[in-house]
Amino acid sequence: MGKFAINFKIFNENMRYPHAEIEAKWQKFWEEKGIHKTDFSKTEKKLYTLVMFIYPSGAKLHCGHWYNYGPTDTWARYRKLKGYNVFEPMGYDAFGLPAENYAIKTGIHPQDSTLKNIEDIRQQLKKMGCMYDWDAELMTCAPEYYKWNQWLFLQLYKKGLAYRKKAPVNWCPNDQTVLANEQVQADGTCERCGTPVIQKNLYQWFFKITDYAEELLDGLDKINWPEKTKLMQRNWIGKSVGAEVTFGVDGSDDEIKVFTTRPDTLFGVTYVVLAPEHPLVDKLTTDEHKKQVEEYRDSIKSLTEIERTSTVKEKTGVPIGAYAVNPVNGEKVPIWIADYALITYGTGCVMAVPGHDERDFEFAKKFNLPIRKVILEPGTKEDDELTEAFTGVGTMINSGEFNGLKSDEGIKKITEWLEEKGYGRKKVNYRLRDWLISRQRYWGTPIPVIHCPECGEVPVDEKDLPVELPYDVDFSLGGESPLARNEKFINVKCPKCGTDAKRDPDTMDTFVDSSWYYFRYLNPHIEEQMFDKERADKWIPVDMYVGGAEHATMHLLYARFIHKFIRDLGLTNSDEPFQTLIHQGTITNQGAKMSKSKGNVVNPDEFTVDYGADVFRLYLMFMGPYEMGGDWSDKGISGTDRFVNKVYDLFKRNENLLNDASPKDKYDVDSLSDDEKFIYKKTNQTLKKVDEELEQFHFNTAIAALMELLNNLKNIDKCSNDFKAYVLTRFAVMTAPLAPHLGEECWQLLGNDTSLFENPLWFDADPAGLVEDAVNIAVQVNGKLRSTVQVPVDSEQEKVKEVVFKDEKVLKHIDGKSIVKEIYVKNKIYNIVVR
RNA sequence: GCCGAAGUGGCGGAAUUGGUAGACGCGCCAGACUCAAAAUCUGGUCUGGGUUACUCCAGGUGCCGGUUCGAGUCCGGCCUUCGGUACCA
Repeated sequence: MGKFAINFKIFNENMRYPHAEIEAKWQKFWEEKGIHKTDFSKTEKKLYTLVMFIYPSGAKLHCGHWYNYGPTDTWARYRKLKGYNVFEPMGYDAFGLPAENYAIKTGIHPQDSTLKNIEDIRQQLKKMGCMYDWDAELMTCAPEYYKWNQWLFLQLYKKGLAYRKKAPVNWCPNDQTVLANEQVQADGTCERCGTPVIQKNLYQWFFKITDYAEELLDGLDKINWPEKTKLMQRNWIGKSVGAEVTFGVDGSDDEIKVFTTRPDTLFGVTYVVLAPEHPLVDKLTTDEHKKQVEEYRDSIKSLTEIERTSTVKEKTGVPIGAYAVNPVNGEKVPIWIADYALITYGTGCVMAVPGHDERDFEFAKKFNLPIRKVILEPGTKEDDELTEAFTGVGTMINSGEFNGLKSDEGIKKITEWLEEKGYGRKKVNYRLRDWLISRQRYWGTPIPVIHCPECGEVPVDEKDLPVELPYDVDFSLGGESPLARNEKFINVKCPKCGTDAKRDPDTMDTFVDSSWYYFRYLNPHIEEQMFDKERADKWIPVDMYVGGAEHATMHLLYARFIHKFIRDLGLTNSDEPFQTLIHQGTITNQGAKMSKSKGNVVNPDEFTVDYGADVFRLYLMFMGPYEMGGDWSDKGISGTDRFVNKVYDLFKRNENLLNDASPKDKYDVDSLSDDEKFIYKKTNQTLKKVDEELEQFHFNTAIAALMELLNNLKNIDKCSNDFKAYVLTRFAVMTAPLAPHLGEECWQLLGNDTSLFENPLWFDADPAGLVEDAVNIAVQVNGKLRSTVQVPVDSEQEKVKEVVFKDEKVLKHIDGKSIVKEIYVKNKIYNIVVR
């Protein structure tokens, strides 16, 4: 009996924070009261916070998701407490290849596995305790959603921005699907399965993103995105300004148009290169070169574009026997084909100037083609031999009437000359290519087009949307896609003429889904429009968008393009979708990205069960700067666990404090006891610090500041109850965005009968509480720290000097030396320079 | 190769942007409580050296130089790691 009593007492005095119970309690409270539902009619201080939606794979939520969602929710909650009307939705990027691959392997239908995964993931997400408005939940595989992908397609089609062409595309023999260039890895393998990618010619649907290239470039100046990401998009768009120049062909009427950024080097052209696939090659190749050309073309057929254009690979090529005529001097130069000329960029033809282009130089050296110097490098002589291409600005030589001009000036002059004579014109080229959206797969949005033997391409009428994805299909791998093999789906009558026709068998890239989903969240079940335009005009753009940097040149570029198109349809009044963008860092494990195949995925459940969602979320935030990520280790989690328990104990000890205490809004510092004065300053300094750090996604330092404050509350029990209440209410509010369940619980423990997130509240620091009345000043001699002295804040130099020159340690170091200079920085340092 | 970011204790990381390097946390060491352990609490913890005592001395932020009274922070040149990109004419 006695032993039991002792144990009971110990247990009571130091009770562990009952996280499971408290987290369940508040999640239930928030849900039942509908606290996270957004009132869209209140647009003052509206704040649309969005995190990239989740791909519902069987692997469920992992640490990376937590790292993405938890801290973002903390920021959203922080803004909510500051009085913003926050909208924070969550949904599912539900179409895609993995579900179909899973079906191929297990026979489980993609729809069934996806819906099941969504069920599970939704439950997991709810346990995180984020502020999601579940009324806004959406999934892209629902007909009510993908109907509007099809509608969007039709609008693009009408404007000529969706078109079909036969083009060399990346084909993954394993997945039996086309891959976008961005989805092929640097080594020429499939991003998803690692199989080497081959080339295949297919009719494909494209969205003409290139029409928006210039605007996509300009728009970058207007958005608050990481510079790094904007730079990546700029490079991806790859604008270059130059000229298109028309070369003649010797003994033929044909013309060869080349694009060059260096028209000033036209006199240095010693050969011309065509892409091996260029249509002119067949026409121009002389009989004696035919065999050689065919052999060369065969030799590069098996290479992917990535391999062909690899800089590491040595350049190859063969002459075709024909000659081009240089318009500036009438000179005949040989025509070659070489794999370094790309049919997909510019005109597919290159004028080669080995003297002033590194690639051409290398090629000319290898095949003994002439190298002619036409730009003189400053500080060199005309007859010095070129050992490498000179690509800088210099003086034009060997260039007829243009000799003596500076080469940058020459670019302008020669372009004008070409335009005058009709040999060329100024031209802007982009590296960006049109967006290939066709997928020869099942689990995606059907393309709403019918192919009729009589009428050709016939778009499906808008009133017949959605073209629903049939459930009964054979999705085993094979030559044709599952939809093409589905008789019921694929065979239709032509809507125009009634003839037997076929549906387009392809589905859309899932990046189409994600390029406008942020509009749909505002009212995901609206039937008569793509999205609620009235709400969108008030709530779009997304104010804060958080997601991985790996989407820099794909999703984030496509979404900007589609946004601008939607604007051009008159459906939105904004130019950009995402006003501010933040990338969370990557959490790796043993140096590698977490992935199922590597077997290094860390399951968050074991931590949330043992420690609770708040502790786990705090730990992820405390690990380091949010945008840096880092290698996973659970070593420090006991730190945030201890913190949470200490905070809970503190509030538990002061349960119902507000019943007999009425804290003031602020205190006159001079009226406080020493302990109170100290705590008052720390509290207000922390308010300021936490506010600044949370605003900037600096969660680690915000948490450190709160821990520091907690450490400084040792003597809180020596303070008056009113004062205590002042400190603890503020502590609870600062805790709430970081650890929302704990924050609410602490708030309630104090005796409040409201919820913090139901009645948001944030405290600003009292400026008077920020001021220290004494500061420590570092005293240096010749820049080395020798002592510190305490002086009143903002002391003038003379006052400090008096103290400094009484300091023994300082005197010791200046003894017998002459003082050259004294530097005083108020409240910081006093440096004495001696010799 | 080119573009970008980063290198700070045993570990994760701070440092008001040129002004006391190592906040906060983990780990470790010592002590308290306990029959004991766990939990908790208190103190210590950059390295080397000196002292009865420390308000002592020297060195120290990837490497080599420089600017400055003063450099983790700025400049020049390297090295390493991680991302992006791959002949774009």
